[in-house]
Amino acid sequence: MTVTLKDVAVACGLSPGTVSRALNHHPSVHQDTVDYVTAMARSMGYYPNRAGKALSARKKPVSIGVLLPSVNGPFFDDVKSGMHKALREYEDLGLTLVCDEVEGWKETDHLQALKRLIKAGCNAFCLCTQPRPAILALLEELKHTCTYIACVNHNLPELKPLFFVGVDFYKSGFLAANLAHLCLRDKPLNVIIVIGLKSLKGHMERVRGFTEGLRYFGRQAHLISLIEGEDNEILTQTLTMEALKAHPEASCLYVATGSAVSGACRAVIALSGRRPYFIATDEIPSTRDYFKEGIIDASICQDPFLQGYYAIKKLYNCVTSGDLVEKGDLIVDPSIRLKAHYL
Amino acid sequence: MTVTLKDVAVACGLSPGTVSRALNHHPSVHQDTVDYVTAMARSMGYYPNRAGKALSARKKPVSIGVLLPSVNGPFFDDVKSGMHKALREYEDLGLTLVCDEVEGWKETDHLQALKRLIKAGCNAFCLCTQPRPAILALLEELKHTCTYIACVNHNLPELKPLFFVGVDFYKSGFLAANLAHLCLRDKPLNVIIVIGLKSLKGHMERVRGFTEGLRYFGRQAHLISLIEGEDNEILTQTLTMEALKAHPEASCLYVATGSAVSGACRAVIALSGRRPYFIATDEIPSTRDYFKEGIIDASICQDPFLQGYYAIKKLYNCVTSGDLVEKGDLIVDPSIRLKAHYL
DNA sequence: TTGAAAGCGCTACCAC
DNA sequence: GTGGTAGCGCTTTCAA
Repeated sequence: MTVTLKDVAVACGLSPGTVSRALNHHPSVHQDTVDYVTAMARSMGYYPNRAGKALSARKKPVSIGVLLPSVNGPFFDDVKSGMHKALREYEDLGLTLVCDEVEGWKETDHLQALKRLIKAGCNAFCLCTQPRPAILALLEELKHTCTYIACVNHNLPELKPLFFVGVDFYKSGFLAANLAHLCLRDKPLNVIIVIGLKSLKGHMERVRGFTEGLRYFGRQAHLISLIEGEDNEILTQTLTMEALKAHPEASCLYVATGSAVSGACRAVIALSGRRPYFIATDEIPSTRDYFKEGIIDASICQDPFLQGYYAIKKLYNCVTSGDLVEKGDLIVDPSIRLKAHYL
Repeated sequence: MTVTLKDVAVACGLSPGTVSRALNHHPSVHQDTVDYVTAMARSMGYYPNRAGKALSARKKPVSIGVLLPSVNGPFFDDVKSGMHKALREYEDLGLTLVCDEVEGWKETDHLQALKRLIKAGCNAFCLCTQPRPAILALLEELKHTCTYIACVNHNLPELKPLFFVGVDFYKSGFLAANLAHLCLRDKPLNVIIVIGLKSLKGHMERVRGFTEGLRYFGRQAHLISLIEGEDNEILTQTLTMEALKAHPEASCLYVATGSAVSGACRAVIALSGRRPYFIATDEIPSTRDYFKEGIIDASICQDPFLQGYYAIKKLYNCVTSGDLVEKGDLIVDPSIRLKAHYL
């Protein structure tokens, strides 16, 4: 039989109530008691029972505040679905989600959303945002009252969050290089790279991973151009078309940003000549269509569903178990998807 | 506030005990009561609280019997790890695992293991076995007393289990074909396929998916030979070597069975000539080494960890929630892994 | 600062 | 066939 709170209480010669308070950092417990109880609990191998906890805490649920740049961004729909799956699994254990969704990455928007979440009285936070000064400052302040702050999809290393769940962007680019190397083993590797915003760290990390990857695999690649589409479909299409037209020797098109994929696809379609190998990034509904049409050859994906799912679950576990476990980051492997996945 | 058992009891004018029994298929309840309570519960949107259930049922835990052909089979180590992760997550909610591990696929071994599990008094089963007559017969009998029988990794369609968690072997082969098509776009596709046992359905399904996939992608492929290594490393190596030696025109080696990978790798190493594209299946420790050495170019994997994890979780949810949800099969997508995944 | 007791949702046991 | 009651592990009042 597992050891319960009562067992610890008996062993300590204290009441269950006191032990509970000691273990949950309640202010009104003598420090000596806290130390004694903590040591005893650890030595007895005590681990709180989530069922009991959830049941008794039914009036004070775990409410996690979520900030996502998901408005009009289909990529984050999958993150949201994963979060809602976690919610379904844990709602009868007292989990609540407060989702604040924002369009794009504008600092002021994110700042306001964050303030709304704090005002809503969340006791944990799961964020996808950018490391802008004002945001970091607000979060640093928040950290004094709430230690349960996690990052999903995009990390904030400067903040040192409780944990980060997401993909290694560098590795994602490296994998793209590996694939390009395989597919063009005996052919020249003349590459056009398309991204969204150079100011977003993740995007540039992919580019770095890609170029270093090609070097690792011993390829003399020629980077024709690095196109910045500014998350604008028309602009992306135009620039990509120009590059493709000016460089018929291009053998590989690597689109390192999910939001730039459809623009690049339109460019390829418009130029109905011989097509370069097309390696995309991420997977949104339109990606699937371009796959079926044979425009995209492969896409380097990152399972946004699982990211949302794991982030919420880990956070819930941290809050309920007094973060004994579940700390470290969770870096999910990038995965390759081909047309066959959509048949 | 969510609706509780007590609410339903009040609405029905019955005691909570009776409602509980009615909802849990206890024998000693009048059928009219069962119908009435069930209808009322449904109309009120009642959904049992797992915390309460787990707490009260602490002496009668959910014990899931697991049968895996995992002895000396590193592939199933990952399945096991996933199952143990699920166990850790749910053990304080009353989950217990009884694992019976077997070496290989011999009918008598599996039969005995199954009998041991039944004798152990498990109230749910998670099985990875083959559709042999005696096994199916025993399971059909078991079905009368226990409806919670699920299959993991290998399905038993004849049994109609509660659900199946695993990969679509056909799709796995199809994906391999997609990759071969991409990597050898402008080159002849002369293929040698290596498998373990022709008698294992999953293995042949991969071969079928591969050949039909090539046809789908419009490739005139030439199948040089289909080698059956009989899960024997030496034999696999020998036969593969002979085939490679006799056919220098071979441009692609597809090993459609995890257990045949290392034998095929040794064959390629022994013949230090120009290497064909090497597409492997699954991922075990030795696979990683051959990747690093540059023998294997790609592997079509199936995330055994997640399979074990999901299978146990689904089964637990079915048992505790009276299988309201969580029924349907869970078919995980095959994934492509390259060298970059291991750096 | 600590103890005692009630109650979260559910099931099992014992009466009836 | 059904009702009452106790108790699972934990937190949280209210008293002391």
